[in-house]
Parts: sequence; structure tokens; C-alpha cells
Amino acid sequence: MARPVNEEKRLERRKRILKEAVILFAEGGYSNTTTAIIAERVGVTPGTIFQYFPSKEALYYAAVLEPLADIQVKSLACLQQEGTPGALIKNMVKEQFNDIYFYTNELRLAQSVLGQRIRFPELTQKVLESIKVMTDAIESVYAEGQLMGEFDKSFSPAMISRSYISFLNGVGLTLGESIIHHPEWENLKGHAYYLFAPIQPKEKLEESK
Amino acid sequence: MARPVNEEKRLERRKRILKEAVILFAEGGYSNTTTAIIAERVGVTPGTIFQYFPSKEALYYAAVLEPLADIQVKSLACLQQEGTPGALIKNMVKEQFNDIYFYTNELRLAQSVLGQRIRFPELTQKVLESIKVMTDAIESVYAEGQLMGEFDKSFSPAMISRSYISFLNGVGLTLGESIIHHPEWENLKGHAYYLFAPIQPKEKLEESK
Amino acid sequence: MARPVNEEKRLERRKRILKEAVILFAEGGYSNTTTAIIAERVGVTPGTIFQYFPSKEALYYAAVLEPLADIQVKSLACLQQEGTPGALIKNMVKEQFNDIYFYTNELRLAQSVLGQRIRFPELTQKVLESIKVMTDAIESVYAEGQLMGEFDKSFSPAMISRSYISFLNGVGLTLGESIIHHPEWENLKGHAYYLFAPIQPKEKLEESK
Amino acid sequence: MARPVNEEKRLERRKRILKEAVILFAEGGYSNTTTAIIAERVGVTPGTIFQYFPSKEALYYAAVLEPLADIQVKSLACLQQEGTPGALIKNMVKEQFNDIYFYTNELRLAQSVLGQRIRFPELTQKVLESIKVMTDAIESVYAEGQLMGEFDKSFSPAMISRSYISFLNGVGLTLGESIIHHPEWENLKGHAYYLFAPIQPKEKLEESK
DNA sequence: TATGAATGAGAGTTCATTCAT
DNA sequence: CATGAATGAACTCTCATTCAT
Repeated sequence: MARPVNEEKRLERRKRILKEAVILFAEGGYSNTTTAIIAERVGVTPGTIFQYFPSKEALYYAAVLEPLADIQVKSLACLQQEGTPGALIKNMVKEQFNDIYFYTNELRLAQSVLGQRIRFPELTQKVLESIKVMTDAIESVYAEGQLMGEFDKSFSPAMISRSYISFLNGVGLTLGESIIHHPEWENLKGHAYYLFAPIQPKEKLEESK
Repeated sequence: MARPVNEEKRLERRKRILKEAVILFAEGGYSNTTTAIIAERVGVTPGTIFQYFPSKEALYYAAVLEPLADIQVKSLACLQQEGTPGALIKNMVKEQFNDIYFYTNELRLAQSVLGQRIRFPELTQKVLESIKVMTDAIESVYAEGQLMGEFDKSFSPAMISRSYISFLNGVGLTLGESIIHHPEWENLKGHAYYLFAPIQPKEKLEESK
Repeated sequence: MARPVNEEKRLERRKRILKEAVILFAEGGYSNTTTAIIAERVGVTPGTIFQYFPSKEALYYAAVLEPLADIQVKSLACLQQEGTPGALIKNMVKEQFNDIYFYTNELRLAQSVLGQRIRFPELTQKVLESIKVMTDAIESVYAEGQLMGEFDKSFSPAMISRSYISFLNGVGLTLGESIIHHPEWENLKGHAYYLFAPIQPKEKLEESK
Repeated sequence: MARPVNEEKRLERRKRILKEAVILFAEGGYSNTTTAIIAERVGVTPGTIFQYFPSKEALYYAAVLEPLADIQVKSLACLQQEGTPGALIKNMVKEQFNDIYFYTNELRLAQSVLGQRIRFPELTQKVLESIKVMTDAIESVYAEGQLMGEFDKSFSPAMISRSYISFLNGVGLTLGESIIHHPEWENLKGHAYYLFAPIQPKEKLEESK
């Protein structure tokens, strides 16, 4: 009874629609991106979009939330590996700064939702929740790191995690198109970790005295 | 000469239109905000808008750029006062974090432009230029501060100034509506200055050795 | 402040739209009549329709109910004049059979609503209510006529009034286009009154014995 | 020869499609009833409908005309039995008022066609022809009844038959959903026969004098 | 100068129909 | 034969802009 082949085809096409939608919505915004243009890019006719998504808005929701969920999973995974809190965070920062490059459109899309909170209140809530999940995870790892003497104990973990997320988003927002080729890109990545106020080995030594 | 009273009236009305446009565009985005709604909020009829702005797009440009220029002037003024670089920057940070609250709509509007670079390329350029003016100014004050031993010399001023601006924008973007009532708000403000890697008096002493 | 001229113009145009809508909806049904066609008939552009009616459905409602209300007022007026119940009813029948001719479209429109009860439930209710107002009015006049010996006392007034209304609607429905030129038209009108089971003078005499 | 079993299956399925189509078209009208919904109700996929009917319009035609033909056959059969004209007509009235209940959807469907004469002109003609066949049949039986002194001779048979058919249709149209439970239902049925102006035995006696 | 009705191009969405599987 | 995804024309409705008043 099952028709695995067709089901696969459907998912494949759904994915392609979503992919193009992410690009176009990110570049042009919600209203300026017509369903007809998305269809054209995908290589189907206007009606086909609506076989996969009940409405343009539903497509927008999916284009915003589905990639965000993927990114979140990846980021959280960084924090659940073996290693000291400091190493985990360092690794996460590296990973996420790579993501800024690989998921530029996906992240800008989420950011633009935050810029239209009145218009898409539900979606805004979900994006903010997704951010909260991230900051909470960072917070607890960071607190542990403080206990282990890897981070300066004088900062509130809640503040630190929020600072970092703000910084991360701000970087994606304010840097130009070719973000990764920016002359200060590598330095910025380093400064992201500095935000966590890590204690240098030398200082660590001193502190432990 | 001319008709100064009427001229005044015109400017007054233009200002009111712009003010409402900023609020509505910031809340609802460009396409979702109709000229009719703006007119209604201002208390005029749809046609009137077009007596003050040649098109909806022109109104949007003005709504984005004019407040941004004002904020820029204020911020730059902070850096041109009397005082050590460290004091100037500390003051600027304080001022700008206040602005996040007082000019929430104006700043979000500018941010949302950055989220639609393809759609409003010219406007995007102008916003990025405005950001560049700011980072450049910060950069030179910061470099001076480094020379004076107020900031850690190991960081590139270009990177530091960009980091700060990214942070500033990210905070506005990712914090909730009532940003200022966020429990970590005050700490965040403090961390913004930490980002500049200021040298503590004690350290300053050590360093100067 | 009032702009009576414009207000008048608006009402005038609203009336014209409604008039064309009645004709087209009656001839082609709801779905088959496009707002563009209505606009074209009226001599305006498609958008204009929506300055006078918020939606196609609202226009349909108005096209069905407003003429129905007018017809009802006229019909009820017949029953509120001076005269014996028999004379009033006779006059009403005459009036209403004229209306079948003059308001063919309006009445067919109302009938077609009754043919789509599931689709327009609210509208159906209102049309049925309008019919009930009519049957109730007839019922009470008829009952009075029975008391005065003008009508056969063996029939229930409720049944008689419903019979008549059914007959009236059925005539409009089943007779051809040029209803009034039907060879039996005049006879049908007479039979409509026969349906009330009036007592002939001779019979009246007999009965009164 | 051929494949009678499959042929039977085909007919069976065609019947089911038609049955659902009648219900749905009657409840929702032509345009509001999609082929997809019909297919779903029948339990097949959209494409299948078009294996049995060349187009939606053809299905509509069949849904209107085929049941109408059945009903007509039944009604005509009433008039072709043994018995006096009066008895035949009395029986037919009884039969047809039952049909109003049993074939509510089929009859409403036919009525709604009459409400859209411009849109379905051919279909309208066929429905009107079907009505004419009925009135003609009644007319001739009625005329015979008049000759036999069962009906008042002063009425035109053409008018009487049309009156009755109008009444019959009007009753179906204007009475509510649960037509048969209407408190006046039984009385209405009786009045339908009264419309034929039957002569009471006593009167018959008098008249025959 | 302000008005606000009219405009008309263009948006999202629906759905009868087709056809490769 | 049945399927059901794809089609694409056609629909309703929106809204920036114009212009006679």
C-alpha cells in the first residue's frame, strides 16, 4: 500500500521549495517575495507550491523554523560532547561562526522575523524560544566552567550567554555580504570567545593560589 | 519673505508623518504597512502623504535614514568631548544603551533594512555607511586609548569597534520587547564596555612597568 | 463638514452596482458571476466594487436582502390598508403577481439562496424569516376574514398562508422566461385567490343561513 | 462476451458517483462543489471521476436529469393505472408529496437549475420540458375528470396542471429542512388536491342535475 | 493644499483537468 | 483502470498612486 517512491519524491520537492524560499525570503523579505517567483525558481508552476504548503504564510513559517531547528540541534550537540566546559564552548563558538557563513540566509531570515514582531507574533515567539534554549544551554555549561576555574567568576552566566548570542547575531547582521572575507573576520571569531572572559593558564595559576 | 508660517506648518506635518511611519514600518515591515494606515494615524487622508513624500519608498528611506543621522550625530558628539579615550568610550556606551531603549523603533527599522539587502540595496549601503562612520570614529578613539595604556594593546581597533557595534545591534535584536526591564540589562551594559578590553588601574600599573 | 453631494453620488453608485449585481447573480449564480463582470457592467474598474462592498459575499447578501426588504414592505402595506380582509388579500395577490414580473430577478435570487442552504446558511435563515413575516401577516388577516364569513372556515390559516406563498414562489420558478405572456398567466392569478377558498356571495348567503 | 462483471462494476461505481454528486450539488451548488470533494466522498481519487464523466458539467447534467427522469416515470405511472381520473390524480398527489421528502436533493437540484437559466440554458430547457411532460399528462387526465363531473368545469385544465406543479415546487422550496415534520405538512398535502377544484359528492349530485 | 474616489496591475489561492505511473 | 501530482487559467481582493474637486 505504501508508496515509498512517491513519498520520497514529495519530500525531495518539498525540500527544494523550502530551500528556494529561504533564499528568496531572506533576500527580499516576506511580502516582496511572491509565491510565483518561488515556484519559478524551483521550476514548477504557481499552483504546485500549494500542494506542499497550505499557504504562503505556512511556507514562511517552515522556511524560518525548520532550518533554525537544524542549526539548534547542531549547536546543542557541541555542548554535549566530551570535554571541559571551556573546550566545549570554544568549539561551539567555532562551529557557530562557521554557521554564520554556511547558513547566512537561514539566520538572516530568523533575524528579520525579530524585526517584525507585531506582524508575526507567533513566529517571533518561536524564534525567541529557540534563542532561549540556546542561551540556557550555554548558561549551564558556562556556570560549570566557572566552578572549574576556566571562566572569570565575577560574571553572571545568564548575562554572558545572552551577550554571546547578541554578539553572534549582531555580527551576522552588521557585517557585509561577504562576511567571511572581511579583514577582521578571524579576529572577530577570537573576540567572541574573549566575551566569555576565559581565564588564561597563567591567570588560572595565579587565581588558584 | 515667502510664507514662513505655512512653511513651518509643512515641516511640522512632515515630521508627524515621518514619526508615525517609523513606528508603523518598524512594527509591521515595509509591505505590510500601507500608506492609508500611515495617513490614518497621522490624521490626514491618503493623498496627503504624497504631498510630502513623492512615493511610499521615499517615505521609507526618510523614515530609515533621518533618525539614523540624528542618532549618529549624538553618538559622535560623545566621542568629541573633553576627556580620556576610555572615559569617552565609557560615556558613549552608556549613551548608546540608552538609545536602544529610546529609539527602539528607529534602530529596529535600520536593522530590518539590513535583513533585506537585495530589496533595498541603496538603503542598505547607506545604513552600512552610517555604521562605518561610527566604527571608524570608535576605532580612532580606541587606538588613542591603547596608546595611552587604557586598553589592551593586543586587540585590533578595527575589530574591537566592529565587535562593539555588532554587540550593540545584537542586543537590540535578540532581547525581548521590554528590553530595559530584562533582569540582565544592567549587566549587559557593563559587559559592553568589557568588550573593549579596558585595563584595570592595577593592571595598568603592572603593564606600564 | 458634511459633503452631501459626494454622499449622494456614493449612494447612487452603490445602487447601480447593486442593480447590476442582482441581474447578474440571478442569471448566472453566485460563483459564476465575477466581480470583474459586475464592475464592467456598471462601467467601473474591478477595484471600485470593493470601495462599496467589503467583499463579493457582502455584495451578494445585499443583492439578495435589500430588494427582498423593499418587496416585503410593499406587500405588507397591501394588508394594512382599509377594507375587508377578502378585499385586502385580493389586492395583495394582484400586487404580488405583478411583482413576480417586475422583480423577476430579485425573487429568483432569493429562491436560488433557498436552493443552497448549506452554502449560505445565514442568508437562508434571513430569507426564510422574511417569508415567515409574510405568512404570519397573511395568516392573521385570513383568520379575520374567516370570522367575517369571507373565507371557508374549514381551513387552517397557517396552512393557507403557507400554501399561497409556496404557490407564489412555485409560479415564479416553474414558468418560463416571459412569464407574463404565458397563455395561462391571467388564469393562474385568479387561481391564486381561489387557493384561499373564498366564499362566493351566493355561498356566503347560503352559509349565513 | 465482453467483460460483464467489469461492466457491472463500472455501472455500480458510476451510480455511486452520481449519488454523491446529487447530494453535494444540491447542498452546495455547482461551483462550490469541487470534483475533489465528490471523489473523496465516493472514496476514489480525483482522476477517477473523469473516467466516468467527461467533465464536471457532464456530471452535473447527469446528476440533474437522470433522477428527474426516474421521478417522472414514477409519477406518470400513477396516471396510467386503472381508476377514475379523480382517483388517479389523488393518488399522484400523494405519491409526489412523498417524493418531495424522499427526493429532496434531486428536486432541489432541478429547482436550482431553474434559478440559473442563463448559465445552464440547455439544462434549463430539459428541466422545463420534463415539467411540461408532467403538466401535459395531468392536463389530459384532468380534462377527462371534468367530463366525468369529478372536477369543476369552469377551470382551464392547462392552468390547473400548471398551478399544481407550481404549488408542488413551491412547497419544496419554501418549507424548511425537515419539511415533513412541519406542523402544517398534512394539511398542505390535502390542500394540494383542493387546488384541482374537485367536486364533492354532494356537489357532484347537484351539478349532475 | 487637502481631499478621497477611482484606478488597475498584481498578489495569493483554487480547482477542473491531464497523464505518467 | 485507478492514481494523484502537476498544471495554469481564473478568481477575489489589495493598495500605491492620481487627479478633479
